[in-house]
Amino acid sequence: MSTSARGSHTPSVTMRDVAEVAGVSVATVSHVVNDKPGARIGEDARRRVQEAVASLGYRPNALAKTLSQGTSRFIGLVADQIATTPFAGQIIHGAQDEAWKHGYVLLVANTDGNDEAEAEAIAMMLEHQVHGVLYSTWYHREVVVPEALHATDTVLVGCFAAEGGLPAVVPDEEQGGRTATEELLAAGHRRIAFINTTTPSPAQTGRLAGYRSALEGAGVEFDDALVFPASPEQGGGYATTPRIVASGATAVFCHNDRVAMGLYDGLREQGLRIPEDVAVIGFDNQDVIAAHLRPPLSTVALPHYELGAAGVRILLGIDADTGSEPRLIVCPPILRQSV
Amino acid sequence: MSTSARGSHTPSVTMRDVAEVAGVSVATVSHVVNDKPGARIGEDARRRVQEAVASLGYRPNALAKTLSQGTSRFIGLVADQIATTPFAGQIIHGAQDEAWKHGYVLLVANTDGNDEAEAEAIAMMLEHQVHGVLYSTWYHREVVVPEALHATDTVLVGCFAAEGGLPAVVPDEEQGGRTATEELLAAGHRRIAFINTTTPSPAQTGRLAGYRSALEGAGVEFDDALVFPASPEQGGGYATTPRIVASGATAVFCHNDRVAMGLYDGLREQGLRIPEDVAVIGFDNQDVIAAHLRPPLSTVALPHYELGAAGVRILLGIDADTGSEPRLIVCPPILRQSV
DNA sequence: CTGAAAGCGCTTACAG
DNA sequence: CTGAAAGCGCTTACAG
Repeated sequence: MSTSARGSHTPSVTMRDVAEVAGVSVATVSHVVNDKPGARIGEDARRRVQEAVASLGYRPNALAKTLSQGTSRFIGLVADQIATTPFAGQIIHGAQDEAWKHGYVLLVANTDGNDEAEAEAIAMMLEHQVHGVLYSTWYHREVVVPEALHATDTVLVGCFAAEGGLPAVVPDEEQGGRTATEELLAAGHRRIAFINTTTPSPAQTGRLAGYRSALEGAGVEFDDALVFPASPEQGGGYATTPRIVASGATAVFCHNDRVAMGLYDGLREQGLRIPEDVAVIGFDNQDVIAAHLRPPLSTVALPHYELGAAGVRILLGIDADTGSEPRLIVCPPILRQSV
Repeated sequence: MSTSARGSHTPSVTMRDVAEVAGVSVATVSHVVNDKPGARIGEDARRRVQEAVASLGYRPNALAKTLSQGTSRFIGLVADQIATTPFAGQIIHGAQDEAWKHGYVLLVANTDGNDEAEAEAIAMMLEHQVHGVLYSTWYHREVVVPEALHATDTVLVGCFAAEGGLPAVVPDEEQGGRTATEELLAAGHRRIAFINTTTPSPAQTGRLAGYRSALEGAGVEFDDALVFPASPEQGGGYATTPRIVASGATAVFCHNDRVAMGLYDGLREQGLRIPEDVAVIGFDNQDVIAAHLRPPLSTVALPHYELGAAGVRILLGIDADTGSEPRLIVCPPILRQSV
């Protein structure tokens, strides 16, 4: 009984076919297939329809349904970089799961930061009658929202608009910085260095603010000499090591996991052990790095999955949009063995 | 002039609206909008339509078009893990770019390896009349293809089916292993160790075969004592270091970058320098690791982007499907500084 | 409880 | 060169 011709070439069975086999009208088929609450359908007719559906292998055409209902089940996700970072995958994943949960489907487009590709992507989404779009960036920053997006509901994920006006959801950098520092404090450290990025960004200011606030909360005086600017790379962490060691810090909060990776190398060269001689905590939770360093790195996670999920919740009106301020998503600590 | 009400709530302008404004029929509008080759449209009518389109901001409804044409522009991508690995993002990226190039749009679904989610995902794709689906796994392995997939064209990406029958595209593990080994050979090494995974897989057998074939090609006798089984993790590489050193190997080919990462740690502890004392090459090109190790790791890349792109090319019939054997995608060497 | 009919926005022969 | 009309697969008042 195997009709093994490839599906797209097989004429598909329609509601009309089901109606004929079941001996009812298409309206009736529609009602039972969609289990419409208002509709009273006789037990008998209902059963015949169900049998016909099963025997014919009927599958509703979602596109036709959308057309006649005037309301689509698509959510668009336009991302500047699906590729370059492991993170973007998590955003997609979170958005997809949440969309799915509510009967929506994700349409994804990558723009590579190219304006033309972006315009095309948005046009394509609008032509597909998306319910709305998630505009996402892979690192937390300010963006200028493309004009075309004003033609549909849009929420910003991992970024925020200069002019405001659009709902946005971003990681809570300050809370993250505070959490990281508090972990160090809780382990008994008082002289805590902070290797901060030299790149101006919400991460730069937010994490620093969190660091200061945690210190203050613990009654430890902030010492400007303990914050070290460095490029947010392995090399930055490595290069900063001598000064860290000279500072007498017993613990260091690194702007991100790559910096921590460099610090590991530097510390090891000095014969210093982690965490016995100096404790270190990172930020980002870049899995491949953090989990595989020796010892495994304690860090604070960027909540990419949650960002994607929260984005669709706001888009669908499930979560209230937070007005002109972006909604902040907490960055949870991931404790391993470096503190 | 800003109609700033959100788009989805704004009744959209249809072809009929354009027709009215331009003073022509919808058929004419359709012809000019789609630039139909067969249709002779007067210069004047064409201009009026174009003006109306512009002034009304008309945007074709892709769903309606699909319905009436009976042919959709969707390609489904069902992945077992969008999230867990940085790699999956690249597959999506490659598939999306290639699909786009041919006027197709990507519908993505993540199954987390859950059969129920998978069935739902496939059903959803079929209901959306996808042209076909890409079924992808994040590491190279054999899969059993879900029954539902037989209802549409499908190509396997990064995996292959036991029963065969479905077109597949996978990384060329053997060529990759050969390439890695050849890099070491070219640097003058003769005593080359291979830390292979203990996990049975195409990667395990393929990379080993490539290693042997490169050795043979260089007239170096294969020495069983130089292949070390290890768990494909940082820990595996680290634990193997003493035996590597004892073997007198001057170069080592690691099953993957994480293993190389562990080997780095082990070598460093022994006071050995890379590549001066021992050269190392990895596999996978896990960017966060490979590019940030000290020294940066030479490796062989898994061609995820290409896998995704090749998958859609086969699906669309642009590339011929390779029959019962999977199409092999080359794994290119990425040279950094560890050889 | 069930069906006939109009409509969703487009395309496509077919006339003229 | 251009338009009237049927049709794509479904939904939804409205009758009965």
